Amino acid sequence: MSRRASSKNETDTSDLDVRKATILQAVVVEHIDTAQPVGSTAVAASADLDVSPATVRSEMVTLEREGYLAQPHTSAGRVPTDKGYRYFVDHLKSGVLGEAQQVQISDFFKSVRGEVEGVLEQTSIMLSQLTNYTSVVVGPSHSHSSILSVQLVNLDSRHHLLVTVFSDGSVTKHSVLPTIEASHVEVTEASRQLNALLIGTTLDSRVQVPSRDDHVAILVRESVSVLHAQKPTTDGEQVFIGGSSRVAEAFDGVETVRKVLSILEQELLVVSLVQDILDQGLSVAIGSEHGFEPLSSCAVIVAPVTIDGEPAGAVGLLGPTRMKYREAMAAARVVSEHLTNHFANEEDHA
Amino acid sequence: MSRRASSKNETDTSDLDVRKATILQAVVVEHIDTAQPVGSTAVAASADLDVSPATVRSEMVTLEREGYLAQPHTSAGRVPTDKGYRYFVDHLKSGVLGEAQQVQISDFFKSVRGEVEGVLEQTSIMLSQLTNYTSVVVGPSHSHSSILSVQLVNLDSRHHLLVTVFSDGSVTKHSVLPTIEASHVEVTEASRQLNALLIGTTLDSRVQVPSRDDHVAILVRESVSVLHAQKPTTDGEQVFIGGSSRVAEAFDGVETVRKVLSILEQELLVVSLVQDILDQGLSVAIGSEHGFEPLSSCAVIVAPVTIDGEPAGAVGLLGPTRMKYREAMAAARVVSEHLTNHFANEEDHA
DNA sequence: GTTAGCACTCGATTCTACCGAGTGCCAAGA
DNA sequence: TCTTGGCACTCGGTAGAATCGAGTGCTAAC
Repeated sequence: MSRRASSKNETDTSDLDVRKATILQAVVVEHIDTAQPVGSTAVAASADLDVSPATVRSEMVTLEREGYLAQPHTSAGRVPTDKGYRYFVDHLKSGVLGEAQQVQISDFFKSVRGEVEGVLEQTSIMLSQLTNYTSVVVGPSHSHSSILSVQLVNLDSRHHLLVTVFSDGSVTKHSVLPTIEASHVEVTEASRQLNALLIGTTLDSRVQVPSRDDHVAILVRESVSVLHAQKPTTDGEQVFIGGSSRVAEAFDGVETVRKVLSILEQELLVVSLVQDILDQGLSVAIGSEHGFEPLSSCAVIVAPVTIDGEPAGAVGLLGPTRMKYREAMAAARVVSEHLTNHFANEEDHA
Repeated sequence: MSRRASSKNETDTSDLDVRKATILQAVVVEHIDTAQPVGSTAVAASADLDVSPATVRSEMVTLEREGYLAQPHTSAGRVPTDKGYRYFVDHLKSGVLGEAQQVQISDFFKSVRGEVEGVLEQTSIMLSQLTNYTSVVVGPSHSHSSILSVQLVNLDSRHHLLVTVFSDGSVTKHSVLPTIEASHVEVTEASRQLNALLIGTTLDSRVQVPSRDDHVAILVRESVSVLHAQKPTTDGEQVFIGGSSRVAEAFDGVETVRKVLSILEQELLVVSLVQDILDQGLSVAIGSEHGFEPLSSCAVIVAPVTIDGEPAGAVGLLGPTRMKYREAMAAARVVSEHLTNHFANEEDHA
């Protein structure tokens, strides 16, 4: 069972009676399938409540008044609203993935190997192929992991490279362009001191830099300051987006497609969006629930990935509000679990 | 003046007479502007050849017969063919960028700093904002630069990370999972030996690995093999694509948009496409000239970037065949020059 | 070679009619 | 009170006809 919105839906525990719920569900299912407004006759036929279309109709009037359904225009069928989808999703029995897909995912994680980045990128591609939706895979932020090793390498006498290895296996590099010209020996010594200084610390830690004025000390100081100067916006978050071309299929209207694509280009935005949704304790954000206007015709499914029980990224799927929630949610959940396992097993190697 | 196709157009030096050329150009310009078929009257009015529409018409018949123009249907105006665009581009006086844009580019390169990757990514975003087309920036392949430093770091006793720094400032990391369990001291020693072994070599070089059977030797062997196992497909090429959302504006027809986007997702494909075009000595590939069916409604503009006179990547722009060649080519050229300078100046720091 | 004149083509636009899916309402039945 | 069949009504979508007009190709005269 999926998590529920905490605040919004609390006020609205007005659980619909069984029949209304069935009707709503029928409308949602049908509309997801056909992308067309759904009429009373179709509902009466599909759902196995033995009532006439007329009855369905009068119920639909109520559902519309309560905000679960909407009519594109008089004399058209009904279409679910965001609220309608929300009810549907909240009452969705957690779906089970098809046999074939289960296997596909397992096979993928059996065969995948290599660096975290590679795995995450591959995963995002796989997930999008699996679901036909655009996928988002957010990797762990390494801002809290400690430094395992630092090395200052000189490219030329004025231009050095500071390579840092973190305990989570990530590596960063930073240019260091000191004001002074350092000899090879001095660089090596600075590198040694940096190691002594930084190993075991995190980027948040304050370290005691030498205040002397010799070349080595200057190198050390400048290196540390470059390393610590990481903007909180960058934060080492990594995000991989798979199947952005799916956006073109999922939405009609060039303008919508353009808007969504241009959001996806701004990776920081995507990360914070996913993070927001997770923070709200949701697993799906429908329409305007995430309060992000340009994506108001989208639904975003997220599932957290953990390492040692700590949140360490997430996988997500982005589609139209009329997406196939059951399958997509199941896929996201299963993949996130596999990913969590994958990382846990790597640890186990120890 | 732009470069010309070498083989194709050699056979076809049938330079159009002045009037035909003028008419062709007028059609191209107008169609680029309006996206509509262009009629004889419009041409007669726009181009400053003092002839009647009737004359233009009879010329257009010839141009059509010779394959420069096409008619969507009888009684519509003419539309340029790929060949028509090709002629237009080949006879385009190299455009000059607007003042504002010149400034924008200069400012960008004045303020940009940091790692190569960052610069290239930023550049791709800037270029796409500048032109309103999707941009492609291909970074230098580091497969031929030599190794400056190697370091083996152990994450845990069974899981090591091999971090390699290359002379061009790029850094790679590789997981090394040896069959044996090595002590901290052994890892350090292996790291030392790897440095001695690899510094100054390139990835193509063959190195003499120790054949002994102790832990250190095994670590060294496995590290070298992991490092050298880079698939030629990956090759360390890096590509940055900016403004993929522009695709949605540039093409009509969902299917086209989807196709183009899905090509852009396959970065290796993009790199080889750009490379192909450069290898052909072209600066623009129009329609099917690049022999790549899914992009047959696109034009691709490329401009090489060099370091020390050696090819080191390229910048590109992708748009519809009816793109604003003059401006876009100028932008690509100017940006590629700036980029070339940017890298040259970094060297100068030495 | 150029051009005015003219008949012709054919996509795009507009208008009309009309079909039909679907509604809301009501009155009769359970 | 709830359900349901009946019925008038709405209104988007489609099909067809009429029309418009941009643009052509051709021809005959300059």
